[in-house]
Amino acid sequence: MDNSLFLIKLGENISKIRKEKGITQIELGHRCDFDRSNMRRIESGRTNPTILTLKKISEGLEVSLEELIVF
Amino acid sequence: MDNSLFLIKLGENISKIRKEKGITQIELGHRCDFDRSNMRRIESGRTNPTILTLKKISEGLEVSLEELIVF
DNA sequence: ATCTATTGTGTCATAAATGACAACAAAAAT
DNA sequence: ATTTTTGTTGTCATTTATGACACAATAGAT
Repeated sequence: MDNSLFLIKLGENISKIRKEKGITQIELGHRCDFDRSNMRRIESGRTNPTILTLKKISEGLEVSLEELIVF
Repeated sequence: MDNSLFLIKLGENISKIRKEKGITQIELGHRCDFDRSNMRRIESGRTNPTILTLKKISEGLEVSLEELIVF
């Protein structure tokens, strides 16, 4: 898969899981202890997050890291 | 799991898979199209790689992304 | 329509990942 | 022992992720 497409799919997946859990971007940002703008960049696929950032998000969403990146 | 421990485990896992496949750091660096020094930093857990970097490594090692990060 | 919460977009500064390269150590081959 | 390959460590420049903001657009509630 193309890299930029991958990042977009990743963001969509995070957004999808977040909505399923009924959490706002703001709330998730708080849980992950980082800025909402960063949350936005990731969900829109405009950034290439580090593995620790994704780990934080998986913890904030209470899902496994695999679930976040396998789609 | 603690973050720095996570990065160390991740690096160890990459190193382990690489050796199982009989590939050198140099060869893997070539396959992933990035510098050997970066390969080293990742395998020794001294850096927090981006998801695209890990994706490249998984492709270079011919394993899934999950296999790389689940340990 | 108004108000409020949430999302979307952009900018700037800072921290950190990566690229590129050099030098040395360790190990393996001969 | 010598040569060659691989691993290890470090430095510097560049690119990029992230933090910290501000403000507009949208959606939902009332």
